[in-house]
Amino acid sequence: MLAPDDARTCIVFDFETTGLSPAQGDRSIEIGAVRLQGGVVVDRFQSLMHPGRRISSFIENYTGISNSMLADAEPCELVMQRFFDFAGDSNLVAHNATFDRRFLEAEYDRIGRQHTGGLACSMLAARRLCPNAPNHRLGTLVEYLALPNDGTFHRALADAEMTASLWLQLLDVLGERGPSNVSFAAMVGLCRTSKAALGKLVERLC
DNA sequence: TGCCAGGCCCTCTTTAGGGCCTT
Repeated sequence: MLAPDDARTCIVFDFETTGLSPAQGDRSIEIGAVRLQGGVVVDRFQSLMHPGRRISSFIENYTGISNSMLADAEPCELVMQRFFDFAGDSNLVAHNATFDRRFLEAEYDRIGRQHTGGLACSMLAARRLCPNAPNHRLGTLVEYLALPNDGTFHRALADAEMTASLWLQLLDVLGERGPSNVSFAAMVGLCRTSKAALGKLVERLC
């Protein structure tokens, strides 16, 4: 079954990890996700996962996830199988998606799975649609666009919720200047379109 | 002990280099 090509119907997800590179042995320690159906959050997924070793004090401080919190967590393989069952072949969205894609692919590889849906990046979309934002970090964009948040950052579900709000806001902004029903494929294409090629349309946004 | 990634974007570019962004 193919994923619906509606940018407002997708799964927005976020990983917390032991570091920056699965190729260097880093693993996931938490995944959070929200399922959007026509722009409405209809389901959520959140789970800590044990990476098989202790995490650094830097990551403990950065995420607020401690080694004691992970002590009783399920191993990555079990959590990622549950996430695979949750996500299926849905289109996915993440902030700086190349980072989350590397961890998703690495964790899926370990359990013999593969994501077959699309993947879009809210950061690249925001760079196109909000060129005047101070920067395009998730926290900055949440503040810049006055998006709802509870002050929690660097936890997977909280970041996924904020990324979902950002994604929908970007679609609203785009819809004000064009067709109201933006396809997921169009958003993927937007991320890949050079800034210059967007012309006056995007220059007026935000 | 000290360092570690990678894709995208911009520009003083394209035969390159450096900043951004993610943990």
